[in-house]
Amino acid sequence: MPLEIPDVVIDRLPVYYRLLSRLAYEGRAVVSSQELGEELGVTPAQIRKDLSYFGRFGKQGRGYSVQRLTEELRTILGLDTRWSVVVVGIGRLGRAIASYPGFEGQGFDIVALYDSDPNLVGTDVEGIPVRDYRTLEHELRQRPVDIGIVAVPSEAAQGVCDTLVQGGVRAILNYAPTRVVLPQGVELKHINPILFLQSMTYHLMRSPDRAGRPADARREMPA
Amino acid sequence: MPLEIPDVVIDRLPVYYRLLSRLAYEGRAVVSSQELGEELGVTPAQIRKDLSYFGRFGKQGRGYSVQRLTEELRTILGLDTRWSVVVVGIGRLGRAIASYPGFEGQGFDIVALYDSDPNLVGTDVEGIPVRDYRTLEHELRQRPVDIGIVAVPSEAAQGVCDTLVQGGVRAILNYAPTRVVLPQGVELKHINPILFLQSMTYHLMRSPDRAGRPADARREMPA
DNA sequence: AAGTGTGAACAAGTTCACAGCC
DNA sequence: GGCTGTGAACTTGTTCACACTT
Repeated sequence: MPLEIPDVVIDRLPVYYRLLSRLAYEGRAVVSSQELGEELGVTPAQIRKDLSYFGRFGKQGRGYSVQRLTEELRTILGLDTRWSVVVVGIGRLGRAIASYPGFEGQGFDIVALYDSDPNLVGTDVEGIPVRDYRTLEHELRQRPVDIGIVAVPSEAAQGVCDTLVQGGVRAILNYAPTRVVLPQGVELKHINPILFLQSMTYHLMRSPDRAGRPADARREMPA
Repeated sequence: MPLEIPDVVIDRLPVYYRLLSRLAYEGRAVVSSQELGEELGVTPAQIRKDLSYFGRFGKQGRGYSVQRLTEELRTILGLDTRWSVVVVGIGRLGRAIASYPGFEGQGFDIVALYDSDPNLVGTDVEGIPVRDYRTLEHELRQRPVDIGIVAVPSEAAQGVCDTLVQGGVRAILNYAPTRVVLPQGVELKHINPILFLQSMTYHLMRSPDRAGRPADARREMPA
């Protein structure tokens, strides 16, 4: 387990894990890096190199045990533990997040929702009560939480994140369309669809046939 | 305008653009790469190099005209045009997307929503009617659309994307938690919070103090 | 004096290619 | 024979450092 594992490698592991889980579910016993690579559109060498940071999980001449590799990845990523999550900001987006069933299934327990709107406080989303944002800091001290999901307006995002960190949260997923600055060592990811759209329009501007036409010209599938 | 501009550069431009827009709004006339870098947590050299792919927008000894650079980026990214968008899948997430006011303000016009649930078809979200998914392909031929946002269950995602591409859509933002394969030349981005959470738990597993504690140890701010 | 634009140096990340094992 | 694991070669991306401009 070498000194420094590149962050890009870590970011790929969940993708491998998702595919492996599916293969396990489908009952596949063994799979080669070749096949994983084809399925994922990356080179087999990359998959082997990535996995080799963590151990030697394959068997020469055979490939990887799907079962075994799935479990290894689960351990590496910490998905054999359950993680507690709070969602702050229960507008339409926050509500969509809070009611997304995918979190529970992957080990993320949404333990509380917070909003500062008195009309929302006291209601619930899929059985999870919405609590008063002003009590967040206090309640984090009572019951430590691992991860915060932030879905508040831009202006409020930095303050909310500060409060979460103050309360011991060490990973934040920020849906607010603004950059937030946090202390070293707190994990932070941003989700902002506008930025994605804007980089896609760059390419649209430059691709052939500016104005989208029925286009029966279906080209070659990529790897 | 050299031969090949790295994709990572393109992906950073919207971030620069967002900051520049704010500075312009605040009435700033001039800004240096130094200051932009500090605000964004990247090196000034990177900003200068990135911009230099597209032209020479700065003035030595002064910096960049905020006004000018904002306009240049708007042109480069194609944000001086309006782009038409359809959202497919009007569950809770799709509804949150459809009602997000940020799109209109950035030049993205949501022109139609689609769902296959007969109970939803005929209703509307913020004044935009929900149409029958079965008519999508036909209606794309009548009225070409630039961008598709997909918020359907995993099983349906590939089919929906194929239909969009068939109908001439050349950029897709996929919220379904599954990989989708498209013809060369169609822009595709995935948004999947689970993958982000899973790479964050990797780091949480390894950071000091596993169990989140009040943590008054606020460390140094990063760049 | 200050700050850009950019080749050159450097760092990071990816792919190759093959020895070694099943 | 087939496929992993991995140094070495290569490619891509970042930062340095300075000539040049205002």
